[in-house]
Amino acid sequence: MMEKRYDSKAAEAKWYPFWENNGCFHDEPGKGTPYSVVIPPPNVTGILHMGHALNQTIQDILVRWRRMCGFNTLWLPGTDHAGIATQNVVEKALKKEGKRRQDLGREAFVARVWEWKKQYGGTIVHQQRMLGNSTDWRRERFTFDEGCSKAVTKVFCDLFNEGLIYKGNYIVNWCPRCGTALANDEVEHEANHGHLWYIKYPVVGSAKGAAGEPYKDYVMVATTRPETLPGDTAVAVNPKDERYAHLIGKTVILPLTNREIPVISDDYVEKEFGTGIVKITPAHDPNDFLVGKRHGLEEINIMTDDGHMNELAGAKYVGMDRFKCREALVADLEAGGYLDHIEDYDNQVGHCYRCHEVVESRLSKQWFVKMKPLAEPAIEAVKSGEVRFVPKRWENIYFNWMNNIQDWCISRQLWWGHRIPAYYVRGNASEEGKGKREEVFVVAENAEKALEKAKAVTGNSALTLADLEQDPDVLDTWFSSWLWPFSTLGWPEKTADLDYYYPTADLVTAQDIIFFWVARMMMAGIHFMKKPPFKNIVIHGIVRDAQGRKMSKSLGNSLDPLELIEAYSADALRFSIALITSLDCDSKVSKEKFEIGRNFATKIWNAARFMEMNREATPQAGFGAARGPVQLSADEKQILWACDLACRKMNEILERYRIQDGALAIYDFFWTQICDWYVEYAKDAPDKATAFAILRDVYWKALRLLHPYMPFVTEEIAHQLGYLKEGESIMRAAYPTGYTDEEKAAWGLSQEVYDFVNAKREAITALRALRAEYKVPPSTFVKVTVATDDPKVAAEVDSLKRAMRAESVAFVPAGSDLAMPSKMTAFGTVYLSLEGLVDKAAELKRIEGELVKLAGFIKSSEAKLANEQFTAHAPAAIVEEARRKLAENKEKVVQLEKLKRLFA
RNA sequence: GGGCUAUUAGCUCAGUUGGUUAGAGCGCUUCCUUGACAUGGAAGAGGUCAGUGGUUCGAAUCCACUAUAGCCCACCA
Repeated sequence: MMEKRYDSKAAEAKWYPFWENNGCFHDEPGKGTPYSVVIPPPNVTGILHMGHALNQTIQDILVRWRRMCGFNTLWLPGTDHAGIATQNVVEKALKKEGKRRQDLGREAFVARVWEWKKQYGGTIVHQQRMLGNSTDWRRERFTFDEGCSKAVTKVFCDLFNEGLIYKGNYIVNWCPRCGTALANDEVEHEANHGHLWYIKYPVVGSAKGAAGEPYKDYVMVATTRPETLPGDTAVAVNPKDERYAHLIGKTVILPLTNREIPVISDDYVEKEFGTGIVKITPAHDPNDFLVGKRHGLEEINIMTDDGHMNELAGAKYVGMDRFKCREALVADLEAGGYLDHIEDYDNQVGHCYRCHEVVESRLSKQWFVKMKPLAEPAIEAVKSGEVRFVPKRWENIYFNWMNNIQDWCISRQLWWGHRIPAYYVRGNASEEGKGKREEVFVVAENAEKALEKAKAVTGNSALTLADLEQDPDVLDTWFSSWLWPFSTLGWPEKTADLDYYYPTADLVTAQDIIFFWVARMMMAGIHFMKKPPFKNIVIHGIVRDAQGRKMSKSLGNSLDPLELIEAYSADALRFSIALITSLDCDSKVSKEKFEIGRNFATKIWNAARFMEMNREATPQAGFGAARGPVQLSADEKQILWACDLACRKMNEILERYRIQDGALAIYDFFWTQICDWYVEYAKDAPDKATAFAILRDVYWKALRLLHPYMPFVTEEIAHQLGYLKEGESIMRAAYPTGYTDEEKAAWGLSQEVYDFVNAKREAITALRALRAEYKVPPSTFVKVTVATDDPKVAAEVDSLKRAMRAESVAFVPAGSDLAMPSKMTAFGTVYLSLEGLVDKAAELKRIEGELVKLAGFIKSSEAKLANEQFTAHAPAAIVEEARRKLAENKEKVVQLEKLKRLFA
């Protein structure tokens, strides 16, 4: 006996372990057509948020659907080691013990992070199970596990050997406190109320001026960062700026240093900003760095790793903190007469997302991947249509980024991550010049191989492992993620999984990591596997709150998927998310939205209970099994036709990734078609056995159609109603494709019958509306008349009677003229006998309103039909429809006029 | 500054290649605890489809411009 209420918690607790333990998520390579998807691996430090819920619900729907369609399916789960985030978490924990990572030393610290991972790293993986994800946990991977690490090392070595990885000077975001380079997304920009300092740079050869103004001729620059002045190696103007054309090529004196620097011209300079002259400091500003590269300028690094001035800043400032130096330097400029004036100025300043220190742009030695050669085939793969973006418009964004791609800085000054497989030969790494290192290094997959290479390179066969020192840096976390679609399948080994499941089919992700992740996976996949890693890139929106703001911890507007599951069930969460998901735009969610999913689960549960109560009247063999010709009523034919439509529609919709349309379609079929109409019909069907056999069959199809959206409740009901035997799962039941032509013919299904029944429902609705309009109490039986010449309509007398609580249903010829309230329908005009129940004044008012409305329509409709252009150009069916509507409404007017006289 | 997207009912959104009197859910109003379901049922109100112009016999749909909002990229030294 089914419980009165659906117990979602019990079902979830029961079915997830059942699926997992019985291998329902697991296929072996071999038979059938593969359908594989890799999950975007969440950070191992992460906890499940709405973004995951959305992303994974979409994937699970696609995967479950394909699996039921008979594909050999793999949805591969895993987590990302998330270098900086994870290291940060553990450092915080250490801090509570009053320790820093340096106190432990590298090895002990990394061991400590692994320890943390072991203990807490399973959190999100556990939470993903709560969602109902049908990921193959037997193939779960971690970007820092042994296999993925091997792949990372091999990729680094291969790219290095191909000349695509190099070590070079580059300007990076640098946190002086953390002592590491930061990726662009690790820098948080904040509004800053600062100043613009206007500084005069004397032109060489100009005459001395009056007292307090040492030179007559000078150029004036404006800067927000005067302390970087000692690093200037040029000043620049815009080449189109006539004011300064005469200066280009001249030389100016850098104040306080007496160094001479050139005046150059570059498009980068904005004429309107400041004075239109900018100082160029290649070692301390990313734009200046690029300008410096274009003009071959010297790069002078005037700061130390921890944000203090070094000897190149000038003897006076050595060792000074960068902000202290700013004050000192400005004071000196003023004293020397170089400072013209200061303005207030608001700009954005970058801060370290971890410690909030002001980020420094800094020249440093980092490892880079040359991206251009990798990008070209990846562009081509999308251009040729081999890989498709869904929706298509994301292609432009992809192309735009790929065409302007910059080299990728892959080194990070962290301890947690894949260590760079470069080995320096000690003794050859000598200090030379100021802060510059001349290095001899080799790149190899392990220390032993590195030693052999080092011997060859140096010609010193006496070298030992002790003479080698591995690069202390680790790789950017994305350097392992970009291999995810093949490293997780066993690459570089030649495994059966890799052979069978690569390339994957769909990649589902949000727009925010198209560049970081998707584009790079494309490049890596094509380069190392010779095939793009997926065929379709499905991009969905971001989950926002009811006000359209991004969900974030600091705003406190996040919804917790786990709380929603607790309150509404996993199925409700999934269904509601699917229902509000549009691939084209972001989704706004609020708690109330999840009631839709919960209510839907309740609805189908109650429909199941209804069926169970009628189990005895229902042939358990099922309707579909009895294939012979049968005599079916119109309503029975209608639901079978509707079911066939729903099956076809769902498959088409999912083929096109229209997750939301699918949710709407199955919702409507289940609720409106089955529950609102067919179940009501079945209660009083003339042939109950047939009616219930059909209900049983249609319901089973509907359950399976719904399963990818609501896996738990569908599984539970499938067992409760005996559609499945113990040990079976709806997950492996066939996804319905509709009825065969033979079946449809045998049962006499057709569009005509379907339309006929829908017309009947329209008539019933019209009569209910009349009842409501005239405030006929529900308990009152009424007299109904239908004007029609269709004998099929007359045959429906019984079902009409029941549906509208009619005392009698009479039929009169079409066009009959009755003095009763009526509505026209495709079924015929329906009349309701009121027998003195009416408030005449109110009714008159209503009729007047109705007539005005109709007159408007008739006028425009007649004009349209009188237009020869319309009748000539529009499709015949459209014109015909317009004529029919016009006639219908004219008839309506006649009826209303009559009623008006009656009530007057 | 460059690009993208949106603007349809009070709210959240559908609306397939232009073609019925523009739809759904929530909310609201009225009625209904009749044996699956009040997490429900029936009915109803509510929209000049952001604005202007254009193309067309016909525009929510195509084009241009404008307004508003949001996102991305580049960012002013």
